[in-house]
Amino acid sequence: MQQRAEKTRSAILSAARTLFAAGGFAATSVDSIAAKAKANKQRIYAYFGSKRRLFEAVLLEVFSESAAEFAAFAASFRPGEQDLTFELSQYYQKLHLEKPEFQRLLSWANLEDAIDPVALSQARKSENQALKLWFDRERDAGRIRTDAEVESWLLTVMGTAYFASSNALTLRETLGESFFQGEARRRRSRDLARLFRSGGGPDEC
Amino acid sequence: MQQRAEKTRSAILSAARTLFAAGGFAATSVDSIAAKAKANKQRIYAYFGSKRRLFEAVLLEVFSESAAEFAAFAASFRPGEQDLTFELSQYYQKLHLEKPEFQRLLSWANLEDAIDPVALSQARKSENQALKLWFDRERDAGRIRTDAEVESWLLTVMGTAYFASSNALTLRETLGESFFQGEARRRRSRDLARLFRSGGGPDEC
DNA sequence: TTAGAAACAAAACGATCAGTTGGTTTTAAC
DNA sequence: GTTAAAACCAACTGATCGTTTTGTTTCTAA
Repeated sequence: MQQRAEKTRSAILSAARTLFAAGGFAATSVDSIAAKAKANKQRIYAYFGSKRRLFEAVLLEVFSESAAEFAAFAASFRPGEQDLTFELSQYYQKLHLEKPEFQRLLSWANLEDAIDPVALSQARKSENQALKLWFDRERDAGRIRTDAEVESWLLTVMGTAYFASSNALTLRETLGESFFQGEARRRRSRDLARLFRSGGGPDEC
Repeated sequence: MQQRAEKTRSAILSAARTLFAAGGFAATSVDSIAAKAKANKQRIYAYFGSKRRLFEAVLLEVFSESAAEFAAFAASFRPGEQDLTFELSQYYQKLHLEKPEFQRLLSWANLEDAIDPVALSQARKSENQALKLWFDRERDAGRIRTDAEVESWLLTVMGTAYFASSNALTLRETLGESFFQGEARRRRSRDLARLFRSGGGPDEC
């Protein structure tokens, strides 16, 4: 494939990603993707075959970027020095805030049952392994209460961040506007960390 | 309006609810709704005006049913005798399991920005008031740790249940199949309740 | 410089879509 | 039994959809 072709392909992928994230699969037309990518509609079919396969390619790209983001976080995390629960909660909240496409595309894909289990498994494998390893290490080191389960811990940290982002419209009504300010996000991460910290000592983060 | 008309109207509403929940707004055709309702397509426009307004009517119905469900839970809850966090977590998990349309429609509506804030506010007002009141009462009675915030508590209990349901596809990969069995749900509610209980005493639920 | 890949423009395809219309039949209240 | 609302049937707009086709132009690697 020539350089030109690769450029066009990625322009289509990028435009599709933005539009699919905004409107979902059904509400996004192939014409609008071609227009946004400033590419010929036929190129979409040349490179991706169909609208559905283009959507799947977008999901794959997001999986891979998401894995890369987590790898960057994993590399920067300093165990012992930093509180795992707090940092992880901050990471997921920040991720949803700064890359809302991730969450939106994942939500669309979940609703439309458009997720390839194999690709998902591969993309999340290293993240899942790292998380479980870290949790065990922190718990063994006495920094996470011993009666906490890794499943509940993961579900809580990931779920609260996801829920706060995906149901922002609903939650703004329930919890008020201030809930979405930056300081409130920090406080929420601190609350979560305190819940899971053993002993109930003072905040360290 | 005659009885006949009311029956047709509710048949349309019910069919629309099922189909919108399954496929979202854009992917659901008016013809398919009419067919499922065994009603004439024209009746849809006679009673609801447009596809968009039919969708909004479905959302309103779900809001109202959701409020009724919560009212039933509120009436059955026995403070002091039962653990609030545990019962509430069980309630939300059960709700998502038994009425998946609720969560799906809410998700579609959140993604498509189709939620009327005024209607939502009205529908959730009494639920929100009851939750905050209960939380304060339980905390004052020493059954919830004093350093817990109501926002974090609500976000955790509602968020984990929602996340586990809406991202079932993704989570099945991360946490394994057993995560979605009934006993696992109970255990998760117990874990949550333990996190928020003050003192760290034994399980009571 | 030239062959071939890449990209373009534009129209056409059949299907489906939301919404409308006109005429006919069923129902139920008086 | 009359009357009017309710419901049906079916065809019809005009637009949009995903996808394909045909022909032409632009680029780039050898």
